[in-house]
Amino acid sequence: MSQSEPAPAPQFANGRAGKRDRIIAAALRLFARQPYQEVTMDSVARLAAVAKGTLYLYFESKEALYLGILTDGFEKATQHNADDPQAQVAERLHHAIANSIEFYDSHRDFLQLLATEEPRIAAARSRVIQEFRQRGFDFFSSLIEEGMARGVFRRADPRVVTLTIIGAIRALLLYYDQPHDGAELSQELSRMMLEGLTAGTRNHRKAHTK
Amino acid sequence: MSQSEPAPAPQFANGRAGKRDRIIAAALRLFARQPYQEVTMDSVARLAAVAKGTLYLYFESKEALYLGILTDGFEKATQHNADDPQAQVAERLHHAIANSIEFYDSHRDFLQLLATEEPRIAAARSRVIQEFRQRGFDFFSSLIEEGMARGVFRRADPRVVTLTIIGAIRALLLYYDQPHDGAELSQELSRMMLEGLTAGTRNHRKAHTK
Amino acid sequence: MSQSEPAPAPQFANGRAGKRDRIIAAALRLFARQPYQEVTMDSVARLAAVAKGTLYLYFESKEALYLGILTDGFEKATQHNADDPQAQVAERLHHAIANSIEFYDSHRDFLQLLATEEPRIAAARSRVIQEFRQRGFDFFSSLIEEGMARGVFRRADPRVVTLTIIGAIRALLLYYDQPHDGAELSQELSRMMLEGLTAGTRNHRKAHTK
Amino acid sequence: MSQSEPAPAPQFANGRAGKRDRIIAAALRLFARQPYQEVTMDSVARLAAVAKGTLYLYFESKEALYLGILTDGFEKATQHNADDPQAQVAERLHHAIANSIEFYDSHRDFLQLLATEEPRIAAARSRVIQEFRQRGFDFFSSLIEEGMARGVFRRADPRVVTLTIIGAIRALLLYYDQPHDGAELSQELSRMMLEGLTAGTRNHRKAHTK
DNA sequence: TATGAATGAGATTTCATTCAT
DNA sequence: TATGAATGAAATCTCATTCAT
Repeated sequence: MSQSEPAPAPQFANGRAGKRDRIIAAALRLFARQPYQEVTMDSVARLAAVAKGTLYLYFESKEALYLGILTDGFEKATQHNADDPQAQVAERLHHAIANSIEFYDSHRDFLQLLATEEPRIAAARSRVIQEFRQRGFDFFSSLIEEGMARGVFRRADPRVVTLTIIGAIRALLLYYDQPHDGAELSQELSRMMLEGLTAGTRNHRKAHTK
Repeated sequence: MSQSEPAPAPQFANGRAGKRDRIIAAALRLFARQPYQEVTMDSVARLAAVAKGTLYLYFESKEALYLGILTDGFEKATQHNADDPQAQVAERLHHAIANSIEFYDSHRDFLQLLATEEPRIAAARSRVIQEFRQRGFDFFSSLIEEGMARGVFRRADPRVVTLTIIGAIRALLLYYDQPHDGAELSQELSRMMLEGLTAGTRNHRKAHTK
Repeated sequence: MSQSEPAPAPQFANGRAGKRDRIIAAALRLFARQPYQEVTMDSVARLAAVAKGTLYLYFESKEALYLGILTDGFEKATQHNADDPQAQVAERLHHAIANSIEFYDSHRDFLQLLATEEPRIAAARSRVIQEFRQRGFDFFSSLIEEGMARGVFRRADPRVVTLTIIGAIRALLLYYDQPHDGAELSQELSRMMLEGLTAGTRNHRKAHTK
Repeated sequence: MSQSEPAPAPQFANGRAGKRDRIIAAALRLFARQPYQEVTMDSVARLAAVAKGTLYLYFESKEALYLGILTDGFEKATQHNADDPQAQVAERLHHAIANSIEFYDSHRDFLQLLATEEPRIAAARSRVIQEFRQRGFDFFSSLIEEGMARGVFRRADPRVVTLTIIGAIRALLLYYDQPHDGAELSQELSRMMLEGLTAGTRNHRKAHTK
């Protein structure tokens, strides 16, 4: 009964892909709008237009499906990132902020999913999410620290700064309820953070020339 | 099923601590640590040391119990607030930040509860939370606008500023993982926000004398 | 979710017992007539005239229910036994055979249950059944060995003799399809076994005087 | 669903071992070790190294596959038998016992299969097994009766004797857990049965000269 | 008020069977 | 003949809610 492998995961080398993606898309849509427990495998199957059993051909369990969505989203998010290590620190910070806002702004369902997955989650998901969050944190954090090391940013607790930026991005995406485009929000946020970070440093002027 | 009146809400004329409070406390502890659906009425009853049927004497349903916790928490949060309309705007903003951090720092379970209750929730809770969030938003927002109107803060989209502050507070409370006390975090955050907001205004100096 | 104890197992100190017994009785009836997997909890509940959920109040799982039946049956079987260590060995052997036949003859469903539970069973049940079978084996076996040691029975492999007796009892109970009463069968079987065992010993006469 | 003809039963004109045999072998191995319901068509296909759909080319259904195994085994068992009507009754009885033990001892999986298929089985299998069992019963039974008619065996209920022998064979095969070879067991069993049957007859001596 | 045994709707998962290739 | 992805009926178990005591 349990001596079979964790589900053969059908090989679709050929072009008839699609089904797995359809399932992920349907599931994402639902998980983003309802609590985990209220999303039934029936409803996922219905929305993906496959039979219920088919879900289990591609995902071992409901939890695995959920994890699949997360992983899928994280991959897309990672690909979306593009840091230019040559550029000015301030520049790079602005780009990072803009990138994040842009990505989640165009992946609203995934944003919602993450937004509610904050802390009290099942052990299995926890790892995946923690790691992803940590990567985001580290990226911003090292940028901040580099800025401080170079004297472009004033001295401050880099953790506080990082969390401020990350928290702000999240809040803007979730609660900024006026019609807007992401670029404006990025502008406003970057500016405020840069002002807050460069106030009183020699490079104050320079950082804002752009 | 739901055409009975909203539950008699037993009166505790006598002095003993109140079963209702015990139930709320137990439920908060559990809801803060597990997703809604995984908290069973059985577990609440066990932790509160009452019989399962008793829960229904005080709360019409599981959902009502959850709502009770939220309302209870919001009341405490509101009481905790103390704004001094006479004080300087910058001063008041700092106080507001410090107050928030202090309150949630000493009500960790309630913080966790709110943290995961972000968007995809049952209709009934939604209203309660939305309203509370709105009140917080409005408070910070009007403070910011006042500051701008008086020329203490530079011009910027007050919504962006407000959400930045609120989002930052949330992120700091949830993810600042070093040992710390709340006051330090408030200091750091206020300072950064004030720098960001006053940069380039006449009152730049004045705002930072404190 | 799994930090609760293995199910409180309702305490019925008072006279209103019955329900657990009713469930056991219903389940025994069904398990004796259908393979394990074909007995549904629904059908057990229906036959016991309780709600499905009630089954889980008394038994943690379907497997536990099955185990409950086994244990219950084994207890009854053990109580039914009554060996008189003072009596003659041949006498005791006859009594043991008669006892067994009598018990299972009046507990047909339990007999059927055991009859199919032979070797390829779930790990959990295995222990319970093995132990019970072993006890039966040991009892007969020691009786045989004692008889041989005293020279009442002729020398032979006591395991072969024991298994012959046990196997014969089982076959008679299951496949003797003529109308009969158990006592006759016991007589016939005992006689044949005793003849086979005493042939050629000094005590040949003596063993058959009864 | 079942109004299609009983499956074309592919002809293997060519020499290669035959997929059907491979399937039977694989299925026997599995059915002997797990309850019917736990043997999945997937696992059979995997072990037989054919695709799942292929199973249905050779067997109409899972039940038909099971029946195929039984029939296959019964055929082999029948072929294994070899009675010499010229020989002495006692001789023939000993041979029959030895034959049975030998056959099942070298077809352990098939033994296990039968051992658990005792009474509570699906209607279709029941017939096949009953008939086979009946044949075995009749064979031993007529031998016993012949012995009694000739005065070689003492008077007794031939059904009891037959079932004793059959039951003993089964028990020895399944539960004799010491290292041994089948011939010894046959010796011991035959001897005991013959002692038990000839005790007190004129031919007592003669029957044991061998 | 307080209890906790009883209920039964509903969720996840399995797997024999089908069928397009 | 042979394949294996797809199907969906059916089974176990959970738990909010009720109600007799």
